Amino acid sequence: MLRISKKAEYGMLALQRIAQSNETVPVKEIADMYGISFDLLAKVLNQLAKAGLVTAYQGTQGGYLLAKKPVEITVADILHTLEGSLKITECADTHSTSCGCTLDTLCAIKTPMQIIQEKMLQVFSSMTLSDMIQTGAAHHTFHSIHINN
Amino acid sequence: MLRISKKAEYGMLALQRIAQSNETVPVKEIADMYGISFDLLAKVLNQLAKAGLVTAYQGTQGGYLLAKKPVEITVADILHTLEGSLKITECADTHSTSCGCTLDTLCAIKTPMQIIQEKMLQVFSSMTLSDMIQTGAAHHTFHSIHINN
DNA sequence: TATAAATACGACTATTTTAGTCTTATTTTG
DNA sequence: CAAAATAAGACTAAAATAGTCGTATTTATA
Repeated sequence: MLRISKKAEYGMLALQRIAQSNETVPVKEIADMYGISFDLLAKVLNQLAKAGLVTAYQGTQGGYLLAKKPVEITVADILHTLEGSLKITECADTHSTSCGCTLDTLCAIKTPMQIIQEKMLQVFSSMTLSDMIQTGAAHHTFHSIHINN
Repeated sequence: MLRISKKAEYGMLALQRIAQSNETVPVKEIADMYGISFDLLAKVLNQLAKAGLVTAYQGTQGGYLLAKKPVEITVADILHTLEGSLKITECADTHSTSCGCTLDTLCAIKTPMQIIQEKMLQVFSSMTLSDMIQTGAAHHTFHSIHINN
């Protein structure tokens, strides 16, 4: 179905909220704001912290702050930390010579999948948290990417 | 994990094979060629036939033929018929005003997700079966797409 | 220094999606 | 009529995703 996971969705919502605050934002606040599972969101923020997108502060008055500027956080970063892998196919792993399929010399879709893989990564990398924060994002010009060849 | 399903993979492999034949190609041949489940592949080809990408011929000497020119069949077409939906998020459904989330007036990721959705569709639409057939696909220039704004 | 409000972590369960199998029916050529 | 195909749908198995729970740790502050 080629869907983005709830974890990734929640991560994006949370990062937006955190990006717009100067003070630490606790998980509970965001979970309540969206009516989302506290536990799951906590797990998500924890992963984002480990990935260095966000900084965690424990204890009373604790919570999360962005660890980077919104321009420096791309959708690709978020997906990469929360979806695990972004490979659309075993085949698409650029660095492996084999394919995963039984007959890998015959595997006819490796190269095309690699190309698509790469273009998708460009799409994900071209949008930053900063872009996402603009409410009228639809009318905003993102850092433009040119996909060719 | 944002992966393309096996059904879609099998569909692409099968279409490549069929595209390179003048005679009908039976499911069994392709299944054997790749060591793939006959039943699953049969289901896939059946779906592709219903979607009009391929024409089915029953009976002895039956099998499948392409229903369109390879240039007219895009990866987007294939994914669309075999993955069901290509929406990366509930949010990304361009035509619905609501979002699926509880607080949809607050939903902060709808517009960005729609934009990404659209760009991904462009990527999938820019590669055709014909492109995929070129073995040296990596060095081939596809119908170029320009992603901006 | 005790308490309360946070995050950290890992095990566990439930749900949904994907993958694969099996059976029966139908079509068509020879 | 027999054999080689597709058609269709029910069913099972496996894998990924989503969500829950319990316990530990950290830290500000009253």
